[in-house]
Amino acid sequence: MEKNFGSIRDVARETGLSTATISRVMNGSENVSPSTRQKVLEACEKLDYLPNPAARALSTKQSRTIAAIIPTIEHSVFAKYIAAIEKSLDARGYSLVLAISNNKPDEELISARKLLGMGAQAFVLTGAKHTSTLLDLLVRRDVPHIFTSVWNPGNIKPTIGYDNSGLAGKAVEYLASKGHRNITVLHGKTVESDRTVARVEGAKAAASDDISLHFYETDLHVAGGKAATKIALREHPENTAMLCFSDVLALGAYFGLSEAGKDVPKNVSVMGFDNLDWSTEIVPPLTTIDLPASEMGAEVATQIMDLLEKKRELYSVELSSDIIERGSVQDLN
Amino acid sequence: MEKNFGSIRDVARETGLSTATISRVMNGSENVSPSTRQKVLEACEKLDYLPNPAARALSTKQSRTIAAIIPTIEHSVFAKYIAAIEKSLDARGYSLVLAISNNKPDEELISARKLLGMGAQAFVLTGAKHTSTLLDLLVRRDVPHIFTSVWNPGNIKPTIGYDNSGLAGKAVEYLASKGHRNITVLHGKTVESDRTVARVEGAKAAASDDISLHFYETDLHVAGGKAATKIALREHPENTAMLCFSDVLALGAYFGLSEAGKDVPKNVSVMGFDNLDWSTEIVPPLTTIDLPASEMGAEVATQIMDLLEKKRELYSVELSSDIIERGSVQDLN
DNA sequence: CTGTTAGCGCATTCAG
DNA sequence: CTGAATGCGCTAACAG
Repeated sequence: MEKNFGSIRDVARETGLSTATISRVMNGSENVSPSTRQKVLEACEKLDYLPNPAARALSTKQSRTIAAIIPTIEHSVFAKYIAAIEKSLDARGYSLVLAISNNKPDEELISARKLLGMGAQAFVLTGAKHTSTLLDLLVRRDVPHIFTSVWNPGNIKPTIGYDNSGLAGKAVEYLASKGHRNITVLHGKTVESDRTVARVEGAKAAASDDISLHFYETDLHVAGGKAATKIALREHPENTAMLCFSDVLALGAYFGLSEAGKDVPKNVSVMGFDNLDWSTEIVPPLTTIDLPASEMGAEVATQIMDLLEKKRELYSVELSSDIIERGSVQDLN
Repeated sequence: MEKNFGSIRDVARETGLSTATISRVMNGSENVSPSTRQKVLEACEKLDYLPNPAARALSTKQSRTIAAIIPTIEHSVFAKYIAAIEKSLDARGYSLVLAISNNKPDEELISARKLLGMGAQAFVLTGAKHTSTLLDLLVRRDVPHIFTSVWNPGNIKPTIGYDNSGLAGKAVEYLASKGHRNITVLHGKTVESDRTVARVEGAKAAASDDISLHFYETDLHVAGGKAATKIALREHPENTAMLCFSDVLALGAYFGLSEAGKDVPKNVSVMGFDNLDWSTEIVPPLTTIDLPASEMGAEVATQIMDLLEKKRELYSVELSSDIIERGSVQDLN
């Protein structure tokens, strides 16, 4: 009903060619003579023609759109990761549509429906734990989906990410190697994140008899980290280190410690998880775990496009992460 | 060519009705008897039917998709703002597609083309300064667009946002009222942002004869703020306050000051811009300017949808912001 | 290498 | 209140 912008037919008319030929050059088909291609391109330019994506999608049954649902946009880990996905998709002519779940299964489901309604051909989900309603929906509609931010070989469906449990274990071992025996562990809500659950379990598994861990669950925000720090300080003044399963929590810990007059790392050591950009700037610089956000995004995007185009099956990939030693952990030895 | 998921025809067949009726039900038309509506809804449920967005868009020439281009996703001001836009759009059945420009005009243009290629019906642009190529493109294709994060009554096209210049001026006046006469001003690249330019100008305009401002341009990151702080400290040790045109820069300033052994606010006062979530947690809590990110998002979304549906013209709106007094500015009086 | 012909799935006249 | 018919803009065989 609205104004009509140049359709493929206008270009056809302008060039005296058929719509099929226009379509061919628009899609980079080989079977077009250089001269006609040239002519078509010029006409497109002149008419300011842009193919109608809806018509194209309708005809090909390919929206070239893939969906990602992340818990939050506020942490730059996700920002980096999403940027990487988008970049890879873009390079091959796909688009990313994003939704935020706020860690709520029902919001995730609603977003998924919406994304499906936008024509998403595949889904990138964060974590491996999702409602069966969502998973069933995707299966029923035959929409490929992959789990990220986790690498879990035991999972039935492919996971692309890192070994949260193992990394948390490594972190505990690292602190232990520095002589810390009493450690406060700050983490987000376990009900909200299977990655948090894995980290907590990994930490527990790594704790030997002579080291005691004290877990504090809080909101995954700076405020949460700060509040939990104060409680931990009161309840376990003997703890010499704080392991934070997110840099954001670590930032809150720094603030809480500062307010309590504790020096990092002299009085209390702090270790993070994520390697956010400010972690190298904070005083003292934060020892943390560098998560391979960009690599993860690239891998995910590539696998999905290969699946869509070449029917190559999705498969699990473990990305490696490392502890970045900086100045926030004191060596007690 | 791919598998076919339930089309409107399947529902029609299942219910023994015509596709027109199914369509009516799906679009909430009044002219359907309750019983048929019920029957159709059940069939949709049973067949797991979801209207094909491409077909719908092709037929109506309405993608119900609107685009927003923001400079970065890494600052939660934008996250809040985008969340608000999305929420409002969602409530009326529209979708948001997002692109990041990284403050680069050419990336913005590329994104815009892509978004157009995805069928975006309207654009939300950040700031009022954009390449004429982009603006021409939008005008030529008759795509409505609005500028945000700025309120500039002198602008030819509508702007929805706050008075960057005025707010910066207020900030300077505020610091002056607290007795600060020598002030370091930290800001991002002026070439990248007209909002930064406006803030710088506003600050200059507000500076009376007896107060001197020293401007430092840096990267809009924590690291940039920290680095600039160190330079400023060296070049203007007499300055008693730092006005940061972004909380992120203020965070860097805290770190830089801390490393230099300066206490906030005892030795140096710090004032921010944005009111990010951690600004209340940091020690001392940051005095900053609360930008109306959510209100802005809601306003933008509403105006655009009203334009699309009711042809109501876009118009400029100034959103008010306030200085939030916390503990990072010392009263020298 | 290029044109012809059919739909893709839906919304929308216009009848009834 | 409901159905039949038409076309949105494009791609994909199929001819030639």
